[in-house]
Amino acid sequence: MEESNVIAVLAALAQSSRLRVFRQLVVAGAGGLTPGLMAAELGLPAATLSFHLKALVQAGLIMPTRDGRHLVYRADYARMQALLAFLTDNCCHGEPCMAVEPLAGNCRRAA
Amino acid sequence: MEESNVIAVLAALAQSSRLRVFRQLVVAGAGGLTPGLMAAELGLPAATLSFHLKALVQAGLIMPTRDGRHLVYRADYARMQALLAFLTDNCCHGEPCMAVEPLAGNCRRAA
DNA sequence: CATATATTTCGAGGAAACTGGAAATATGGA
DNA sequence: TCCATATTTCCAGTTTCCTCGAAATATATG
Repeated sequence: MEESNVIAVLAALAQSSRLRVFRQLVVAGAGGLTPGLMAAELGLPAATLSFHLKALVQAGLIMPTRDGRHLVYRADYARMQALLAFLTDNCCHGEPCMAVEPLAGNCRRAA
Repeated sequence: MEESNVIAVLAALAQSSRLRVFRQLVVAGAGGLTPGLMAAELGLPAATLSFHLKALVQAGLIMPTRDGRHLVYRADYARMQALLAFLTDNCCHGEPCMAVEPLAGNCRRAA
């Protein structure tokens, strides 16, 4: 992932409504969610949610597909993984990371 | 790490000058760097750099100590690890992560 | 075709962020 | 003490972001 993309993804997640939306979709999994459901659950006006959904789409973190009258948004897990890979790579670039407890294992917990 | 802190850290890193500053300090390691050196290397005006350093300090990503006439800034690796832990935890909350190649190992590469 | 629902786009107001020059503060050295 | 250097704070201008009502668009159904 290029630096400009990394910044776009970080910026997309650095906002409370968007972070909540993304987490909602992560939890929802493959089934995804419609804007209507998300708006109801989060108490956001439709226009506000739509604004944030667009930002998440542009960052590549979520993707919509149409299902009849509904849109279904789903999280793009690979994009999130790519962000984590970039951050860990750069965090450890050089040799510093050994000073801190190792990170690994978190992502496997659910497996 | 609490959600408000996560957002603060993400926002701090979601800006090109700050991401570069932080990476500079990560690479610099325990020796740290002075604003003068960083400003020269990045081609930033002192006031602009100072503005971004303050943002990184407030996010808890870096810490200054005084050494005579100089300030020395150093990266807080633990803070970065905490961010990664939050993101991986939440990325995998539920069961989705198995669909993607596992993340682990990156951070150990340097060890 | 007419109507209802789902969702987005438009537009405006207000808040927050970024930039960089100029002035202020801190420290060391002559 | 006085000067030079390092760094920050102050400030103003500009830009970008957030919110949300209202209007527009897409789709389904009768």
